Amino acid sequence: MPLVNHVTIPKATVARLPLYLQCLQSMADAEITVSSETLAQLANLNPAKVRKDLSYLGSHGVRGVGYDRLHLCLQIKRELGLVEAWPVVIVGVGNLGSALANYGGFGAAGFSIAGIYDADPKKVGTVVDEHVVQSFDELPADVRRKKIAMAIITTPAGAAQEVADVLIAAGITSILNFAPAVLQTPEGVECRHVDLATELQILSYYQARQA
Amino acid sequence: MPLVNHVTIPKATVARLPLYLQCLQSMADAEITVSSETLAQLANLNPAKVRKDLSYLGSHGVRGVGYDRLHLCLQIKRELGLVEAWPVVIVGVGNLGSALANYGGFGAAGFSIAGIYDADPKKVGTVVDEHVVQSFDELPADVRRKKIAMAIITTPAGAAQEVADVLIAAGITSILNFAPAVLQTPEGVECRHVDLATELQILSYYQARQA
DNA sequence: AGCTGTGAACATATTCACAGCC
DNA sequence: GGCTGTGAATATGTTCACAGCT
Repeated sequence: MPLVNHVTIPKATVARLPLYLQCLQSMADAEITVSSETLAQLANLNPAKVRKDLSYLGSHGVRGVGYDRLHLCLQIKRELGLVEAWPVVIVGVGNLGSALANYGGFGAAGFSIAGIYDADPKKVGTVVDEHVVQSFDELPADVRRKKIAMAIITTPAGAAQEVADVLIAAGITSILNFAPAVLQTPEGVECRHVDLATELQILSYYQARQA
Repeated sequence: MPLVNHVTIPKATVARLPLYLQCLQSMADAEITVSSETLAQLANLNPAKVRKDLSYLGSHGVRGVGYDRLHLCLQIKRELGLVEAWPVVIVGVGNLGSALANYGGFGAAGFSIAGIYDADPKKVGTVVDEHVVQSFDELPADVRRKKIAMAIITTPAGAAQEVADVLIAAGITSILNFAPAVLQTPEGVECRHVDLATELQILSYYQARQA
């Protein structure tokens, strides 16, 4: 077993590791081992893809048996960098921001809410999921002091770029953007975009073609 | 101009068409034409990819000039099947379901909320975004009567598969799943999954590697 | 016998580079 | 001159098929 894994994992595989983790965690505690066949069924993939993906983590399966479920969970978490909870800030306390803050799964997924911010003075001071909403002006100092690297943007589209610029200047290097706007970010800042309209429109394409 | 476009558009391109649409719509009304270079900058892509993607829609650009912005919007909408608003049902009135229902962009994106459903009697009858929450028991009849094809699932993970089975039995063929569970769906049902934990975990991978 | 790990074959997606047209 | 449209080249991702280990 190598001390450090120097294999670069393909993007497509990285994007599936959380899926494997979710499937493994949803299995009954009694299941000690799991085969690529079983995992593939749970994840709606084929077994060869599962094996190839897992092979990038190193050789953790046993031929003739399968993978040790809990050990595999740990390997995936380690590979994803989920060793200790990442503190995350949420910016924008609208419907969506509140909903995400109230989502109870942050801890289990490997994250903790470090702060919730809004620019609207009427929202500052209100409580969302046990967190007192802070003024957006406070954010840069907090991010620097607590060495926070990740942020979730749930502001209206018009404010998203401006918010991102402030976040990046404060040292944030990973952004999950729920605002319906494309963010311009410099090299070294990873940004993912989740958009309801986009998802529905992709479904619409395939829907229109089968109807 | 061909009456019908018989080119099959690659999945990767389909997934970017909504992005182009968003960028084109975010441009100033005064912009009559747009070059692949400009559109690429707005979408964070390179011009060659933009041109190849748009070429699958047919030849709508003018050499030396660019694309007519509004005409291109229409072409993309037509290709995505966004000719008249698709009625969509939302199942699950938790924080996220309410947040999505209150998202004002359904109409502009090409969709309309046809109904909001929950299995909890305490929620049935309450009003969310001007829609009275219906009992989940009513859903199959409504879906059939109104010929609804698309659904959004925002239930807890434990209920998602059961809800999906009912939706599919009622005739739904496109599902956008926000519940943290992998859905098993038959051939002919298109399903997309949006998951907060997954997105954060993917970011975590790259974050851990640059820190 | 059963299941992993992986090279090789295949499929899809991206980028280049330039001909073609306005 | 400038920008599109696209074949060819490259890169990435998926699947097959089987050797190799338990």
